[in-house]
Amino acid sequence: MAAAAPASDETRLMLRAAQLYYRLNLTQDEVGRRLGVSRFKVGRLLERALRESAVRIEIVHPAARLVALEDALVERFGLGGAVVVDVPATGLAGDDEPLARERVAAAAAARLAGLRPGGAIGVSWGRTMLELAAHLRPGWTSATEIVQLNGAISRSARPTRAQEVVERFGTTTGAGIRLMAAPAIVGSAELRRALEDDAAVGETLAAARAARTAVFGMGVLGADSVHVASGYLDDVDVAALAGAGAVGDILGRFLTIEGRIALPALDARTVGLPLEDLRAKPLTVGLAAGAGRGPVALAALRAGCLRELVADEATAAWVLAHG
Amino acid sequence: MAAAAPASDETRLMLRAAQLYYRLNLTQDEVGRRLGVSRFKVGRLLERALRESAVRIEIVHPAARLVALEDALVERFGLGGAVVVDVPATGLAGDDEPLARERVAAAAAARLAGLRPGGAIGVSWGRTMLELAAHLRPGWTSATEIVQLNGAISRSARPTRAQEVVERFGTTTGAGIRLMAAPAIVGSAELRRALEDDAAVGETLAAARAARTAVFGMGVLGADSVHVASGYLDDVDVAALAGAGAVGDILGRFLTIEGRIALPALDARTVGLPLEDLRAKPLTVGLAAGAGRGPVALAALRAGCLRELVADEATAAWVLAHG
DNA sequence: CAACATGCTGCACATATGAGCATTGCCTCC
DNA sequence: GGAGGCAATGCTCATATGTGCAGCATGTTG
Repeated sequence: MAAAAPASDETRLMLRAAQLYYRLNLTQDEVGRRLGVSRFKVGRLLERALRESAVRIEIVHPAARLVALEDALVERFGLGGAVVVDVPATGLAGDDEPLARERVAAAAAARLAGLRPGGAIGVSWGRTMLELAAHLRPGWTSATEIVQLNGAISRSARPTRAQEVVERFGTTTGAGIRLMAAPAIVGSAELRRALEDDAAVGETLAAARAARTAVFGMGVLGADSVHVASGYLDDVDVAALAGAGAVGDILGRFLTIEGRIALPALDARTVGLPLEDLRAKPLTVGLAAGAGRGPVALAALRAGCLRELVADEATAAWVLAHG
Repeated sequence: MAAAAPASDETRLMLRAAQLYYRLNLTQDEVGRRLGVSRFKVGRLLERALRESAVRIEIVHPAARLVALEDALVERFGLGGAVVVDVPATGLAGDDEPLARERVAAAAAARLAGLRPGGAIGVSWGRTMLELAAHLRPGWTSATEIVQLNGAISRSARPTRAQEVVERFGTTTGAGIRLMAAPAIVGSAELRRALEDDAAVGETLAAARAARTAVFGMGVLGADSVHVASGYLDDVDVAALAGAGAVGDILGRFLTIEGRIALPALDARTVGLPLEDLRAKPLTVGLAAGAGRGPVALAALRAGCLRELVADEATAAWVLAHG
């Protein structure tokens, strides 16, 4: 009797059908005619080919992995949307961060233009937000007011340029602006309360609470943190935060990787929109750019503070790997 | 201004659509709903993805390359069908030929059973044909008569076993048999004519001419040729054939790679069905197994003597590369 | 500024495909 | 030899997809 064929007739028929259907783009009916079988059989052969992975369909576009990360983020964390950008390596060690910020900021500007949030928009400050502000195109949306979400008056030699962020948002939309005339973090909870009772700060805070949209960056806890550089945090605070498991901040509020306030005592000294108010907003857009932002992005996601995330590929991959 | 995005929004949309459609198997309508575009646009995005090769569909089954070779042979040479088998390497140098013969013979037996030729079937002889005969299953078709197509009486110590081939064809189909009682090649054209005028040979030849189906193997010109081993050809003949560019034979008739009779004088001494009668048959099945069969297979194809080809992968690839 | 070219969109309609089901033929186990 | 699965086939009908075309927006040129 005949030796067992390496590939049965049925399998060959399947492969031939796959060739005709997928390569030559014949209809199942035409394939059937040419192979002398019914179109139903062709359909079943193709189904089998797919099931047995004799035919592989893959998406090979270089940007596909980014899109896959976006989808995974949206799926995993129930987001409204996510944008993941790739950052061409500069080749210079450790110098990819400015480029990542630039890419993420540009993508965020485009995303915001697509979302076209109306009414009042709350914004934070920081390097990434400054870059975002620089990428906004005039008329990108028709917001009525831009509100600073957290305290920003620098007390160090190095200014935060927080005001520039708000101004640029305002000039590109034709909206009025509202600054938060207070430091990001003050010496005591009592002082914070006193500031918030002051009309200038209090009214901005109320407006921040009322804004339906918030846009903010994420900071890492470390030597190059803007809060350290701006003099809001001293070595004792940083050590305490590190001890409490803080990984970074949003709106000046430091979170553990679980998404909880790391040091409630410090949080009580922080001027600006509280996390629960941020969580309540229908649209919150967070930007995470640069190595090391993974943990704080994950914290913000777990805290429920993000509806939209714009991040570089490394950050997105880290979040998905660890979240 | 925003830096040129690495992938435009439209491209991302395309990739997202491709992901949803090809990976998650959503319908175009569902993809459209989820992406906020019409199903028509989804269709066009997918079309573009295919056109720009952002999505690659490949047939990865190990036997797919064989099927591709078959299709290419059919296409290139206008065949009715082709079967290409793969031959697992034995690991023993130079010893793959018996295995190749076995595989090709088994495949040819299956193919013949699929074709179910009726009426009279003409057959040649040789090692591959003997193997084929051994693989025929009883009742594989309902032929009425099996006719030997060319002379086969051995004049050397080593028998050709040509009769076994015809007998096995006969017993598996219940058909009567008709042998050609003559040597394959005789000393002169006159003797050949005289033999053909003899009733025994002449009637078989007439039957061979009348048969609608012919099945034959292909021989290579060389030291291990059956014609040399069987004593039909001497060194002078072999040298003359080589000088005339002969690459091998079908039905004892030697061809150049262009598919023409290599030595008309020798052909006139060859007893059996002439090539033009073979060419005229509606169904001709040729078997080519083993290294070095490429040239003669190509010659037979160019001679117009093949409607169906059964070959091993190496032979098929050689033919396609050189034809 | 009009007039035209161009490309993108969504529609109606024709075609292609998939799902469920009845039928067939085949094999097994009495 | 016959009854009962069991897988494979082809059918009908609902759904999904492709095609040609008209409408609309945008940009371009005289």
